[in-house]
Amino acid sequence: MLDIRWIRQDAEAVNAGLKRRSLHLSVDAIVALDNQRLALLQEEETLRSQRNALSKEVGQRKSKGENADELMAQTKAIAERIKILEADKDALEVQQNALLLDIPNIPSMQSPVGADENANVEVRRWGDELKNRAPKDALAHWDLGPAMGMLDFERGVKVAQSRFTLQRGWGAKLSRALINFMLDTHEGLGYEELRPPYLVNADAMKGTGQLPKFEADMFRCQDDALYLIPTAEVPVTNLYANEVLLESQLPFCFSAYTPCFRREAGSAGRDTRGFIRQHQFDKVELVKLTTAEQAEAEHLKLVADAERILQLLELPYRAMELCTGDMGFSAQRCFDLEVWLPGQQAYREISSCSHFGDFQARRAGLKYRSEATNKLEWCHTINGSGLAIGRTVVAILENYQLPPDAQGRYRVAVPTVLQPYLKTEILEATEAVHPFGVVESDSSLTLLQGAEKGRVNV
RNA sequence: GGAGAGGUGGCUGAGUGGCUGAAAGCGGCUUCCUGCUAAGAAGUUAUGGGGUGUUAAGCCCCAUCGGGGGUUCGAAUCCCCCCCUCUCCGCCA
Repeated sequence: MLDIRWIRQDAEAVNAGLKRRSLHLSVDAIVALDNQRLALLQEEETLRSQRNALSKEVGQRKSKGENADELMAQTKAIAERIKILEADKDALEVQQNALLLDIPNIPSMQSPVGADENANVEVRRWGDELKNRAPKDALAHWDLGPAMGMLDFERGVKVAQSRFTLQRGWGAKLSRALINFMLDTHEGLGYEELRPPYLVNADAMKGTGQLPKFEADMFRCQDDALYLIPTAEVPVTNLYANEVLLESQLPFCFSAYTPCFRREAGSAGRDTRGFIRQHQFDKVELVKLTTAEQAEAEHLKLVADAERILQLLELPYRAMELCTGDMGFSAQRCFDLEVWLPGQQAYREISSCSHFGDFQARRAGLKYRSEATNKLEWCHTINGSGLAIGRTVVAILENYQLPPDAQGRYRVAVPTVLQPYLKTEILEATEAVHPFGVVESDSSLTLLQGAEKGRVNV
């Protein structure tokens, strides 16, 4: 949320900032509402002041045994006027707040100006020499994953709906290994590991900027006022909402693995194949709470920490600085990391690292006490994926695939850093313990029996 | 889910209708004193908003005692709803 006083004092600058996002948005209506609101506020406060003085006198007279009926009648009349003014003012506030919450953050002056992703700027590229590691006829992960018994698209859809995928065998273990590897690595880089709730309330969603504007992108519980988190950013950034931190404690650096749930409203038809755009996916998120002074350096460090994962996994990638028009709603500066996918001969986003300035902090009530002035200041918030697990699985399948063995079975090499986690150097296509490919409908009985046998009372 | 007890300032904790934006203690800050790894004295110390100042200090006003509504001339205090915490019971991995 932008500072209403800044908007009031320099609406032109705010409008210019919004224009850099290529948005047809202006805060003029907010300023107009604010003027009306302030006029009512002042009138109301004057009346309140009168009422307070009068009712105090009533008390004094009564304690002396004097009559105060006339004063009481006066005060009552004032109270009634206050009530009316207050209702008008509240209505204006509701309107103004609704508008204000829908205004995105103003991009940093450092961000390249542009309308869409075509104006993003490549700032770094790593691992070009590794781009040809995969065979020339490398399979895309949506073919390789099912062929190796790792990704089962049909059965994910069956038990949920489209864009839900079942991971099994090595496919499940690879994700688990990646989660552990990333969390371990980030711990070494100074992040405290968290396990936050996966459901959050509307306040938290508002704090990080998902609500009210992006309600349609969220999964919501029907009988409880709770939402499934679209990213660990939401619970983790809101952890200290409405608390006051000490400057000496900052920055706070957290890492958190969570599943993420997104309705992907408006993305119909995009990335419908494969494991790239799912309603549910795993992600290790990095979140920092910092002072204004620390923020830029901590942001760049966080980007480097996310890159470190790609480097350790030896996955070729490039770092893009997002232009003003391509940045998320709450961000003021953002870098995306894009991993190379040989199966598609393209770079695909695998991490997005944003600095939000005090935009989220204002919404969430994140403050710290400044050591220099002893006053309360807004925190700055920073976060980024470190990394998206599902897309890392995709990148490993596509980059590390090996030529089929003598029997024509597919194989995928294991990145060196993951070998201790997976306890193998090569992932081989496996016959699933339970039938994986086409199963005749009759044999569904077999499946059930298998499940029964393995059942344990926990 | 049922029953009971609670939610007050950075913390502990008083406060059942006006003199309480809030006692007291702790902590923090400032000054003074003491020649010592500490103690003492005095003062000061909530947040947000509005107004007035050079978008300084200061001053004035309004709001805030979990959240929202109500009663009243006047509410931390009375009433209603909700949220949260604790204890016991129930249920449950």
